[in-house]
Amino acid sequence: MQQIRDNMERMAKLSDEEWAIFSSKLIRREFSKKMPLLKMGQTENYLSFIEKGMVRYYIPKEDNDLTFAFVFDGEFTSAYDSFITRLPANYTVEALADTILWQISYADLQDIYTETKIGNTIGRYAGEGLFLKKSKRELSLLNDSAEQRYRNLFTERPELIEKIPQKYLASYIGITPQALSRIRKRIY
Amino acid sequence: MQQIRDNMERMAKLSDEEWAIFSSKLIRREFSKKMPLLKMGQTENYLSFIEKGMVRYYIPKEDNDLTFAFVFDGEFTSAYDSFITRLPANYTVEALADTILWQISYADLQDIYTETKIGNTIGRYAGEGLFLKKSKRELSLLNDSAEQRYRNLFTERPELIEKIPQKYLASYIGITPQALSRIRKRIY
DNA sequence: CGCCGAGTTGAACTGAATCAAGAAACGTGG
DNA sequence: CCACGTTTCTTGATTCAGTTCAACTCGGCG
Repeated sequence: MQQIRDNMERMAKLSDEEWAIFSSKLIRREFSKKMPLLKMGQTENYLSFIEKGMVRYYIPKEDNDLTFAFVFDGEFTSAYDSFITRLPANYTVEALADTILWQISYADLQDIYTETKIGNTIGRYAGEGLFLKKSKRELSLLNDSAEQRYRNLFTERPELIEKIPQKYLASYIGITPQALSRIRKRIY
Repeated sequence: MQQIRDNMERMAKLSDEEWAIFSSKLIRREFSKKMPLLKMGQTENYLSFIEKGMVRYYIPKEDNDLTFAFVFDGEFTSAYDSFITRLPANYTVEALADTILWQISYADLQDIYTETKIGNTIGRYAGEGLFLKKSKRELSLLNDSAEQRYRNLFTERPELIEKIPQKYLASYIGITPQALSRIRKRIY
């Protein structure tokens, strides 16, 4: 759990009491490979820290589903839009490998927001961080070619290219698996 | 300024003192049409509320620049990634019409964050709201055709189609002005 | 050993980009 | 308030990146 505290303290320093309040709410859960953390249509009830494993976000489709995000160990995962709005998610989140999470429920987190100032500070940093990620991606999708986006993965998130099946990467980049295969052929 | 308070109170209720603290920091500024609020390469120093007017975000390009966001009166505007990270913005923000802003500086906002709990709460809501917007847009860019994205503007933000030159809308949708012209022709 | 999903390769097709030219709308100065 | 020049919008012809459909290969797992 020290890992979680470290991660949060990259945003804001926590006193021992604040950490005690927060960590007392965390529940450990395990998911084996391919198990859903949240199915489309369900409302997200947890903000979760990934101790081990990795996770994929996707909109299920008849043939090839639309994968739009990956999260690895050492980071928080949640269908955060659903979590915030209390509306059903229109996508599914599943484990890409055996995964261990520490989860805090929506209700418990709200308590922390009302009880402590630091809760809101951390919540603010988290929101800001997510906003930054999505902003970069927006510009990449508007600005870069598919090939450029694939090249960017190499420099920015090489772990993706090693660990994630190509068909999911293709979807993340915004193209078909066939097109990605051809881009790879062209590059090397 | 009541407009600003109302806008913030859609997120969290403010006491009169809290509002007094916040509003005492606000500075009124005017920009005439086509004037930049922030030029690419500058670091954003303000979070601004638009009393009147509208604003466009774009990456300047040789021929056709890449427009990726619009903000209207009654909302906050800022090169928020630059504002948060204190790094230079890689895009320009300019007035699309004569525009009146109420601005709070980075330093003043940090003071409010440290002094008041409500500051962080509002900051958290703001970050969450921005995240939601960008998330929707990400899925739209990956999922929808250009024509579908144009149709969505009609239902979701009809004011854009009335007030914004087509070439900016085209860029926002992710296509060239010529392609948008052909889509419009096809639809009607 | 055989099967099945993932990846590769080919061929035909398509939506959008690009290049180019003309028409319409816009604003600025006289 | 009109006239001119500039920008925006439209339309056409060509090119290109990526899709779709289809067949084949490869590697892992039951």
